[in-house]
Amino acid sequence: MLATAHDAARTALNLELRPLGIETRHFGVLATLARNGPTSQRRLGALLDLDKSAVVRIMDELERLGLAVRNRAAHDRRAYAIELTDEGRRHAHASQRAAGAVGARLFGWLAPDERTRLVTLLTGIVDHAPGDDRAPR
Amino acid sequence: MLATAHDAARTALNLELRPLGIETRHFGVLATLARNGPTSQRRLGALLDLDKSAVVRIMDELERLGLAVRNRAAHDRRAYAIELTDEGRRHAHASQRAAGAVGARLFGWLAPDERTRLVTLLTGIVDHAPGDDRAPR
DNA sequence: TATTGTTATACTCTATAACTATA
DNA sequence: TATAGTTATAGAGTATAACAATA
Repeated sequence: MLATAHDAARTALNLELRPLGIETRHFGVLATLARNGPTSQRRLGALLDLDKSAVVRIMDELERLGLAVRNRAAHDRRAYAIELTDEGRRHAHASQRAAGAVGARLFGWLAPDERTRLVTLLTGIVDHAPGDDRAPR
Repeated sequence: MLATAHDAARTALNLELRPLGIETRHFGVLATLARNGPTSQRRLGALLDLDKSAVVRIMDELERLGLAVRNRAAHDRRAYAIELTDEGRRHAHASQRAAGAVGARLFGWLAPDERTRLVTLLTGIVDHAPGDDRAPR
C-alpha cells in the first residue's frame, strides 16, 4: 500500500507539472531555491538527498529551460550561487500551486486531524526503520 | 513523507531478505507462486504489475537459484506452468517470515485500529488519484 | 590536502520492438 | 491473427571515479 500510494502521488504530481514543462525533480530544486535563495549545487544535493552528478544534470536542464542561472559565489569561486530567474520564480510559484492542487485532491477529503495523524503515522514508520541503512546515495 | 516512508520500508525489507540471497522483486514472485500454485509468466506479470521482460529476468534468477522451475503448461505449450521447488517453498516461507518481522518492526508499535486506519488512508489516497494515468508498464 | 563542480562511465530498472513457437 | 515467452536494445535514474579549479 505504501508503494502504491507513493506511486499514485508521484504520478499525479508529474501529471500536474507537465503543463509547466518540468517534473518532480525540477520541482524539488525550484522549491528549494525559492525557499533558500542563492544556493550551491552541493547544498542543493544535501537538502534534496541527491547525488552531486544528479544535481549537475538537473541544473543543466533548468538552465536550458531558462529557470535558473549559475552565478559564481562571491566568497568561494569554486562554488555556484544558483539563483532563480524571474521565469524560474514564476515556475516555482506555479508548481507549488500545482502541488497544492494535487495535495488537495489526494488528501483534501481527509479531516484535518486525520491528515495530521497520517503524517505522524508515516513519520513513525520511518523512525522504526533501521537508521543506518536507508538507501545510501 | 510518503516517499520517505516507502523508501524506508523497501530498504528495511531488502535488508531482511539479504540473508536469503533475494530481493523484493523475488519475494513478490515467490509469494505469488506460493499463494497461487503453477502460474504462467504472463499471469505473474499481471498479478505483480511487471513487464513481461522483467518477469523473464526474475525467473532466470529464480531458476539459477534453484527456487523455481519452468515446466511447460499441459494445455498450452507456448506457456509455462512455473512451480516452486522444495527449496523455493522454504525460501517463500522464510521470506514471508522476514517480511512479517519487518512489518512488526515498522507497524507493530501502532494500535490495531491505527494500522487499519493507515491502510484505509493509503487506499483512499490511491482512490483519489487520477485513475487512468498511474505509471503504465 | 580537501572541496566544488564536471565528465565519463557503469550498473540497475524499465520499456519497446522484433522474433519464435505455438494457438 | 493473436498470444507466451525470449532477446536485443534503448532510455531513464543513480552511483563512482578521475579530473580541473579553487580553497
